[in-house]
Amino acid sequence: MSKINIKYLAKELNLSISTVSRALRDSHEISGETKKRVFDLAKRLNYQPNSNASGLRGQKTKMIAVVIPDMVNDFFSLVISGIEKVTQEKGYHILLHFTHGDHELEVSFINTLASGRVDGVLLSMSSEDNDSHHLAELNSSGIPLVLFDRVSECVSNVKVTSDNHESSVLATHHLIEAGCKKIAYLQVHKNIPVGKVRMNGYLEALQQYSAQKVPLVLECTNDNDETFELIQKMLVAEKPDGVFASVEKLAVVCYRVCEKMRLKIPDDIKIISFSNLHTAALLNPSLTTITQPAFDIGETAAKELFNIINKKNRTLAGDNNNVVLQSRLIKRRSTARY
Amino acid sequence: MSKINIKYLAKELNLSISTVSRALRDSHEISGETKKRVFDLAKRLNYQPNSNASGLRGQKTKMIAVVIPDMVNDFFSLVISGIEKVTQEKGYHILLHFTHGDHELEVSFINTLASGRVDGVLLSMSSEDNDSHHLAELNSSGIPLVLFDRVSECVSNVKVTSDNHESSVLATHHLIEAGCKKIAYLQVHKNIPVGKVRMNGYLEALQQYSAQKVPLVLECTNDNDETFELIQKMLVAEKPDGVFASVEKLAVVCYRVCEKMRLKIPDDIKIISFSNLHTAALLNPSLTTITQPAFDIGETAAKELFNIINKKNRTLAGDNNNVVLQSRLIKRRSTARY
DNA sequence: CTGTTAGCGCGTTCAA
DNA sequence: TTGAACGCGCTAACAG
Repeated sequence: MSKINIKYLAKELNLSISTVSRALRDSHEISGETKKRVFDLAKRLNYQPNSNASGLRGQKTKMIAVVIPDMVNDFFSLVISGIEKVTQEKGYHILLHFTHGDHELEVSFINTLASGRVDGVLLSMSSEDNDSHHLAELNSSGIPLVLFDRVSECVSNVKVTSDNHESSVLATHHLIEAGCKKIAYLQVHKNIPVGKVRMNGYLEALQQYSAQKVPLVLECTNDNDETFELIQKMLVAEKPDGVFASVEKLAVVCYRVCEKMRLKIPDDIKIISFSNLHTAALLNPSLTTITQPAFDIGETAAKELFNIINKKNRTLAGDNNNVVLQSRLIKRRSTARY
Repeated sequence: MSKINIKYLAKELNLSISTVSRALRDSHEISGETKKRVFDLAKRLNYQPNSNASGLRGQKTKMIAVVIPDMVNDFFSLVISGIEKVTQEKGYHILLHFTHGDHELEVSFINTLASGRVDGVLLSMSSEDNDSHHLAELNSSGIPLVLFDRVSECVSNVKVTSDNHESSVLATHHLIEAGCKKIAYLQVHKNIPVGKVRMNGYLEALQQYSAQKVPLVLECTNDNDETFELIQKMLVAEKPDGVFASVEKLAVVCYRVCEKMRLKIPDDIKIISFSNLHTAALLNPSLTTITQPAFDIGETAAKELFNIINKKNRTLAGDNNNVVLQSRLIKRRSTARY
């Protein structure tokens, strides 16, 4: 730890501590001459203010906490990139924490934050059906909180999400428009809440736009080999001409199954899938994807948070405090692009 | 910011501030009776110690900084996951910062850290050929530093890397063993240092194991469409039977070119590529990949850092302070796995 | 324009 | 076993 602090600078310059402090903050009540002497020495000695001290004094840490489940797919990487763009501009730093989907860990970390370690919190909840008592406590401590992606309706904070229901309707509709008569839905492991929302979109679109009377929902598992078998059996038995994968992992497995069964995409069967920007680029270009605006979600959530921190009026969130961003439908890419 | 501090607890319990402080730290000079009263109230009021205050007092922040270029591919996501595993265990937090490949940003942020904002720093440098004056200064401030992935030889800190040279030899050798007589190397944009190291491995393997006299190196660009054209021209003109892509992006483009040219993989042409665990799973299974141990790099680097922070003997780094982890060669995956 | 003083919350002397 | 007092480095109120 560097020993170069204001006291040291003051002694070197034969000035008082407060004069140096004011000079460094470019106060108008310090002469240009003195300011210059202080700045020069500070620069020469590479003086850096102690953030713990100024944080303690001024109740500002220039840090926000980002609490997410994990980074096993690139959704959250993109979100963080979006957040970082904003924090960079504001001169803030990111305190990163993973909950690994563990509600207890989330509670414990959120509680820690209530002590003023950060100026604000961005949270994607570990699970959506659990209690939000800890969030109420964070709120009562006065630290701004914005939720994103995995949110809870039990709490009145600003929430930034993408419209999974609408996107699913869109995706299903796209397959119907492309001529699919029998569309299967690949459901991710059932206790992931977003899976239900997306399935409802699929069901609604079928009712509204398709002649297909019975929905065809396949419950997949976390085991890829098992899922491979399940999908293969389903394709053989049901012979759908369209598949809607609720997460990209399932689309990839489905793609491999088609490969094995010598099914041509998109001639024999059409596949559409939720995906993220980076990984979507790696999928076979014949797969149409619904891409969540992950970067935008991060950027928007961070901006909303800073609006609250700086006590500006909230610009994007309406009365219900919800900002809903639209997903993007990316149709077949050209051969050259990927 | 929560108003529940030691002073408040002391008043509530009719104890002095220092008694409460000692009780909370489980000091042996406090009676069990008093401790229990303090603990109970602290728990009931959800007391959380102020990290700025204890940081200022004790020169310990329970935070480490992670400084990386960005998260545009999932290499660094995996690294961070590895780091987080260790910080979680140690009860530490991660302060995340992106340099976006900008050396000035790196210098400025490293300087900031010298003031004691964190207990240690993990750094992957923005560029490897630049000066490392700022690192010397960080070292002299006494804050532990461990470099990983993109390191500088100019500095004597512990470094954790994977062996790109050896991996490239391995990858090239794999193609040769598989019967390739003419192997092309797809070089990433030239001023990315790792590209040179990998190319040297390719060149060395050719000399050592192959009858191929002239290396076939294609300089690619950052523009995907342009690269697509370049690869196509090369494949038409040179007709290689093997391709070694220095980064996975190039492998994907090459794969698309082969698709367009109706070249069968691996019958007509074999492709091997550097890749990362997550994205490798999405690539066509007929691509063999060399996978960097990203998670391990993060985990190892973090462990080394904590060894220094806790002043233990360093276990992994030898005399030259280098820890080199091996990449993994992942051959053709079964159809079912991905 | 500059200096003196107080206090942010905590942990650790020293004193009782 | 407990309490009073000091200082970590910084900023702001008050004085001159």
